[in-house]
Amino acid sequence: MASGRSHRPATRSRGIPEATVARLPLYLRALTALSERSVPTVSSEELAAAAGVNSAKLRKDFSYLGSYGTRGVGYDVEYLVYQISRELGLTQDWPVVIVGIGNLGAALANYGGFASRGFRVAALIDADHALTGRNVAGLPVRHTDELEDIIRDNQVSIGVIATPAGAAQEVCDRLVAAGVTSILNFAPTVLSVPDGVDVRKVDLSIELQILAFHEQRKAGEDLGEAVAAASAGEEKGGLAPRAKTAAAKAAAARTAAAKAVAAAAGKTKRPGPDGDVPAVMPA
Amino acid sequence: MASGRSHRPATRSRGIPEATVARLPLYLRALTALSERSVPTVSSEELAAAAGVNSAKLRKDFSYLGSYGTRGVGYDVEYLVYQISRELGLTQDWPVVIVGIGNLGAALANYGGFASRGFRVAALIDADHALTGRNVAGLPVRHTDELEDIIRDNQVSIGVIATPAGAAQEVCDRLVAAGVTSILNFAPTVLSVPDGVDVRKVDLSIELQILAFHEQRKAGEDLGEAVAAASAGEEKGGLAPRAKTAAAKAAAARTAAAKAVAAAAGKTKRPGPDGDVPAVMPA
DNA sequence: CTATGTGAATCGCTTCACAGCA
DNA sequence: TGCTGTGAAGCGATTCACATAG
Repeated sequence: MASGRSHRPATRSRGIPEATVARLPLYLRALTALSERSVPTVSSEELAAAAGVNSAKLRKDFSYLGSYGTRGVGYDVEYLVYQISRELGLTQDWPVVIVGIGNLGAALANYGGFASRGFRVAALIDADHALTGRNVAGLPVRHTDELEDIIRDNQVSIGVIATPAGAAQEVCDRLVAAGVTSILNFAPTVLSVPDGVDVRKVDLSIELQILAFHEQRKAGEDLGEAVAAASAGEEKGGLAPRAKTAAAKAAAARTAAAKAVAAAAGKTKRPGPDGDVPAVMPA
Repeated sequence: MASGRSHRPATRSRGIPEATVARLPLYLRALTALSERSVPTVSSEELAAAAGVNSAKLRKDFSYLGSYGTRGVGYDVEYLVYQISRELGLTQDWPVVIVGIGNLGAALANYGGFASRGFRVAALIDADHALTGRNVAGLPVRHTDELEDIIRDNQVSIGVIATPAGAAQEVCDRLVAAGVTSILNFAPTVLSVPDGVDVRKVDLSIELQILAFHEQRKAGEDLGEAVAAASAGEEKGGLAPRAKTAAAKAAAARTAAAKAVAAAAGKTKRPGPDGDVPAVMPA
């Protein structure tokens, strides 16, 4: 039943809001960069800019961790790096396994960002005997048969699934059964896991689809929208063929460029099944 | 200034909530699976389960698109597939470029999920002359010098950045200057883009860090928390060395297993700089 | 006088519960 | 009767604005 990113829906211990937790790594990265440049302190304003958020949010976020700043001055970079690292659990060493050593799995194995933040790739696992024994990113690929032993021997609690969609749930079940309680899922499937197991999902095609939605908004409305409007009014059952006109629309729209977009957004209507709905949000 | 996922903060045309947009691809995937099994209709309950959300949310989401269901019956699978596809802009063909053909870029180029949903990889681009000319996923890798020409010739409006962090902003600037208005960024950096350009970010190490946070919660509190509590009480400046004890904690905690987690969460306190903070949020 | 830390206002999303339609 | 569609309540996150501390 528990799946997706539902984090202990009822009993949130006392905690840091989930939205804040999701931003801590961002702050940490910005702080690490400052630290490397030997910058001693930052203001919330500067750090917020570096992390890509606004300063009020950043201050509120930090307030959940404690009062780590100095009024009139700012935050001590080194101190904050340590506090955030500790809060995120990065002062510890987390062994992870990557299951599914295809293109993506290999990319993950080679990804430097893991090792640099307390994550250690304990093993690479694949079901393909042609792969097992080979070296990827300096580690031997081991066979799925060994999965349970690997988890136990290395006391792995975090697993990364980079298998095809079809294999993901079974791999997930085995990981969980062997003791893994956090899963990062790259396979395009909804995983179901027991309570107490966290799943985070990274889905490349979903991200692109979200972009396409916004892109369509930018490009479409004032140009080729007759097409969409017409098909929207259709009776059920009449499925329109794929349009193939995006490039033309996009090109035309692109000429208008960035600034025009904001202006256009205001006078724009969405074609809906109900015909024309006036904009609800006044500018 | 505009960066991260801030989508037209003020002027939201009339629209579908962002949270809903982010779920549409999920529904679409579930529906596509049903369609392939020739299932004619689904109830909100069934579809919600397949997509990993609850049915109220799903119905509310669909209500933003229009009234596509039939009371007492459910939703017509084919019809809904089409409507969602159209809403997301997937009835069009979106040429994308991938910049940075390292491990990750290659993985993306090979990723089937792109092609299957209206996205066409128009070109692979890399700065490394050793790579250019080579074939990856059936496409020749082209040099960064050609970037602007490629964007224009193929009328590309969506770009994927899979370069090292250091190169990302410059690539981004060039993409935007050449006409790209949506960017999917895999590089661990905050990109700044002009208004009207959408950026979505996928950060592997951030996802892992979020998992680590929750993992630490599960494992830590009742076991080795003395360590964290002690160091939290320290004066500024005393940076504790990396702990390396995660595995031991995790192992011990894991024995207690999933069910214990929920129970433990209730009686747990966060160690803070101010010592002990009582739970602010009453259960 | 500057920049943090935080109550209070606001916003948007989720959930509830039921009216309305097939 | 069964399931959708949706006002209204609830809840968490963001933003505002200022008291507070250095």
